Amino acid sequence: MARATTNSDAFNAVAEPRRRAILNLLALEERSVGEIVARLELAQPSVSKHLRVLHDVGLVTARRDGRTMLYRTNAASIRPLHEWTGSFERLWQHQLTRVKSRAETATQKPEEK
Amino acid sequence: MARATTNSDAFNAVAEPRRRAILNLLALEERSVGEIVARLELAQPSVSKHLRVLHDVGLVTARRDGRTMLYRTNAASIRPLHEWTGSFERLWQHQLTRVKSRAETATQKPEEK
DNA sequence: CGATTATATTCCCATAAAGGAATATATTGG
DNA sequence: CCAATATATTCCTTTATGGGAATATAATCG
Repeated sequence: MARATTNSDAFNAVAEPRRRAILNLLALEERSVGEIVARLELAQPSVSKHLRVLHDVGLVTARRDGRTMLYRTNAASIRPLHEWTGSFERLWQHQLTRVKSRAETATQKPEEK
Repeated sequence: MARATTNSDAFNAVAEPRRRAILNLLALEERSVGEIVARLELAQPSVSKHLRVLHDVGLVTARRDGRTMLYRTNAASIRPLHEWTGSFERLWQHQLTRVKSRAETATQKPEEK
């Protein structure tokens, strides 16, 4: 079996750095495809393809205005990712404090190798 | 160019659902490869390969104990993902309240179609 | 309607994935 | 050192990229 498709879910879709760049760019305001192309310096077909993936998994919304298409990040669909990563938050805090206290102990007694 | 490699960064590594399952399992305690195989009902070579990817990007730590290898989630390396997704948090809150108030308005004036 | 602008899709290519099976490597006990 | 246990790696196959170039589709203007 090959890898899961990029439009199978949000985790796969955001694995691609340019798609994250697009989401960042479209977070605060709607943008046309042309604007994205100009800002991110990507080829137009490339941007359209990435937008397709993002749209398929619901990470962006699309709206037509005349001949331009306006895209915008659908932040709500990023929430599950935030929640999953957040489930590890307590742990990294514990792990960091443990490292920290170990470091402090080492500072207090540097001779204890 | 093809897709980025799964061991190029954490975003790519966690795109695979079984790797997320492994991270969940190893979050609270160290586990041997055999335990992971048993718990997740995956083939042993498959687990070893996934662990390799996770280890390459720093998402798990490894430690040998006799003939078994003990792996553990390195929560700190998940933090960047949490921070990136968190940068959209304000937005989805705004978007949700906007949807909510729109729904309330609709409830107040259902005749205004 | 025809030309133009804005996007989307298709085709081709090189690369990387993930599973399964088989095999290699490492470590321990005797 | 040899057998057994625990993991890791390799080989093979199928599938899905993502970029570039070319082309198709959609919508506006005159």
